Amino acid sequence: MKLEDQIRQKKKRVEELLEMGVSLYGGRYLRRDRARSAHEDYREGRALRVAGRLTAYRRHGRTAFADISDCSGKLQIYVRRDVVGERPYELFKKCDVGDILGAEGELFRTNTGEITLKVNELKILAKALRPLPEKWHGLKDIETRFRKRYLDLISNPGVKETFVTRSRAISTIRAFLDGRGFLEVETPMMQERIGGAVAEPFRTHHNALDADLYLRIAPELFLKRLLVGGFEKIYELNRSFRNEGLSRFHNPEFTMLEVYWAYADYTDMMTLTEELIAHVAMEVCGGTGVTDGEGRRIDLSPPWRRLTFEDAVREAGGVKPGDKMDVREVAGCLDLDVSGCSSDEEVMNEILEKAASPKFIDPTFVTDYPVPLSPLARARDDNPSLCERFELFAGGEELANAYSELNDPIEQRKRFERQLRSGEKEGRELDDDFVTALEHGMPPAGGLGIGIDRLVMILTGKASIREVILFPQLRPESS
RNA sequence: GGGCGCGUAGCUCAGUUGGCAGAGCAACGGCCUUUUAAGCCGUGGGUCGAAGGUUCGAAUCCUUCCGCGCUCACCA
Repeated sequence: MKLEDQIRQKKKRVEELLEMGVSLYGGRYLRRDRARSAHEDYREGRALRVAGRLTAYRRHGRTAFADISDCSGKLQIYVRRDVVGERPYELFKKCDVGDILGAEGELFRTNTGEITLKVNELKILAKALRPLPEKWHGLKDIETRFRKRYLDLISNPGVKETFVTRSRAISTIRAFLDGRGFLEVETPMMQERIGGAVAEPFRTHHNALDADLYLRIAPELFLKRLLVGGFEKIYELNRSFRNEGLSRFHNPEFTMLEVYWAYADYTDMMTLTEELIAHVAMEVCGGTGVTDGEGRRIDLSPPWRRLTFEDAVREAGGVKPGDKMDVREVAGCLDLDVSGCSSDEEVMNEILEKAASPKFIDPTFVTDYPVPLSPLARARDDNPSLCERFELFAGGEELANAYSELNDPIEQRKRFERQLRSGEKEGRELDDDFVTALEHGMPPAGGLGIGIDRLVMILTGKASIREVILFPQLRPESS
């Protein structure tokens, strides 16, 4: 039957119910019990008052079984005409799968032993006008699952669990950092100048100020201003926005954790990262062994493998330590197109990202990045061409990035200028205000960024970032 | 933006070599007092993503477009 006709039929039923004087969109319902409590605390004859969605309906003439589902689980209800009375039973016969009901009654066990609520009072709390997806196969169409996530949540078991895990992971991260004396702060998402990363921003406009603004691509430069201001242990866990391609690892708005710790350095951030992620895994997965979206086992128990940027490139290219390495030759052997790279460092970064990192399944720290690839990181004292930085890879993807923060304003200005000279993007300008802040003195500090969506992918074993974002970005629906 | 794949009833899916548009669930009517994807009898429901083309005849072959997915490119 055409959808419009089904809706018309349901609306007709609504008219019939209204004529019976029944309220179909009730207000407050004094729910006393959750469905799960019937199973956790079963006593024959125990009185219960539950509410939820009708998810299955089996009628047998003058009696009917139905399943009522709430956030805790489902409970079978049993409605008899000789118990509830003729009129209420007629009313129940006009209910459909999908309706939200309140039910009151006593528990008993059926012949097959299922704990069931024998109903003596029923109330319709919301009448559904549209059919739910098929009950057995659920909702499979990927586009519909994302565009109408509420249907996905109703019909596909496991989806809700994924997002519960996401929420628990995030609250565990906050509790962990709070417990270590870090303070959560909020910095602007709308910024006059972009910085803290190299990425294409979204642009917007403030009418009253007549000012063009950008949605932030990273909170970094504002968090460092707070280090200047005297906050010593801070974090921000919120959205950033990048106007770039979508993929199973990229959503235009994504959630990032950034942590700044004064008087610490990148090695402290390494330890912090290990402890934080292992702790979150223990809390939400019950252990440090997880399986990623491709079915590969990942062992998150510290300590994690550490190797330098150069060694990672050597490993990918099969060049022994100590041997001389021609990076363009290595790239050629690996079939990488590096014609767009203007320096050896960029070639090496290409090798790392394309050839080396996909093999880092268990968490792996890559350290000592070249300075030109790291404009905000402090250089090593023993080798000024490398900096005190690491990236963390797991499941073959970048998960975190951290460094000892550059707090030398003169050097920072030089790095910005070099970055601007090297072409980069249109519309970039030097963030003078940030350099001014550094000129007032920023304590040495370790800084860390973790991609929360990707972390949740690993914790929940999902292959696509869209499975861990409730409403992922899709092309706007054309009418 | 390029390459590959997919798009059939509200949902999940069949559809043979180009030859009447199908099933289950859902819906509607009826029967049924312990069902578990309840069962039984009956009814209705289609712009086969859209447009064009080839053909006596197109869901099926071709072209273009739209949407989605994968992938490449882009992308600290």
